[in-house]
Amino acid sequence: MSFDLDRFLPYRLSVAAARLSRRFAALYEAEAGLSTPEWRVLAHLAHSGAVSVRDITARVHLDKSMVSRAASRLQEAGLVRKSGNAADRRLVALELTPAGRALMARLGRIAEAFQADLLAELGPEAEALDRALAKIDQRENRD
Amino acid sequence: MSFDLDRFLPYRLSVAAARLSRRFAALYEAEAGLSTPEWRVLAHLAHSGAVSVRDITARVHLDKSMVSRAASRLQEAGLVRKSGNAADRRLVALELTPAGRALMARLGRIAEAFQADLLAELGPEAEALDRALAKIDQRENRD
DNA sequence: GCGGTGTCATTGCAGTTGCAACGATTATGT
DNA sequence: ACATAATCGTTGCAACTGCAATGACACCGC
Repeated sequence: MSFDLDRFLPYRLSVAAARLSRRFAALYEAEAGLSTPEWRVLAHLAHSGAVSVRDITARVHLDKSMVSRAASRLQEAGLVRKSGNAADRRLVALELTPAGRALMARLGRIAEAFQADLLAELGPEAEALDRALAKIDQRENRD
Repeated sequence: MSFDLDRFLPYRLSVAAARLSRRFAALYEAEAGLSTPEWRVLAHLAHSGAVSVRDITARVHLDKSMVSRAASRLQEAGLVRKSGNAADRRLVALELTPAGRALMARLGRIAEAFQADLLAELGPEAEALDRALAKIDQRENRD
């Protein structure tokens, strides 16, 4: 009876995150047929104008190959525009099309509702969870 | 500028969990060459005697195919024993071998140290994180 | 200017994952 | 008692992931 997995934080965090993500993924899958990498790229683009693959990779915790492929799929779907950067031609400039913006408006509302629901459920712990995640993030980033 | 992914809890939880898990995974990979499913199965077996694949599947948030394969690999490595159940011959009885118990003793200490470190870093938020995860777990389980 | 080094995005590839199908066994209803 | 349905663990398979290699381009020192 030495080690109890159910009291091990990294494990519990993983499980909670996986379940929550899966439940939310069902929503954007139903609404727009998006995969998780696609959702993340789209969501990030909604918040920050035209941006390179590398910028997204750095912020969204996704391998650059995944960002690249997600961006291609989003382009095929007409949600994202990929254009070259004039100043540095290695870079790609990603940005939402009007259709992409329209979709993100809908998805944004869905996400907000999902989050509001979650926050209500968490109640007073929500603030602390926020701070704890910030600390973990900060810790994992110093390398 | 409506939706900010960096303020979206499911996303932040995912990222934090992924980073933490990866850092810890490096430890048991180095110590014993285990994959994540293998680690989870082993850790669960350490805490609960002889048990079927289904039991682990239910508790450890892993598909039964993964539990099955992980158990097979652990058996090949001599860490786990797989025997049939007399009462219900569909079931398999999984339990640690002495070598498995010895390994888990070492890994348990490593895990405790990892967790202690994390808790120290989190400070007062640790309690609240614990409660928040419990609530999420509870919510995701009612279906 | 030019060679070497570094960075960017894409692609190939092997390993892993999740789902569905399967054979074996047990439970259920009548 | 028997047929049907449900459950268990394994396996096949397609999709996804992460890493490494590649090719295009930019920066740096000289």
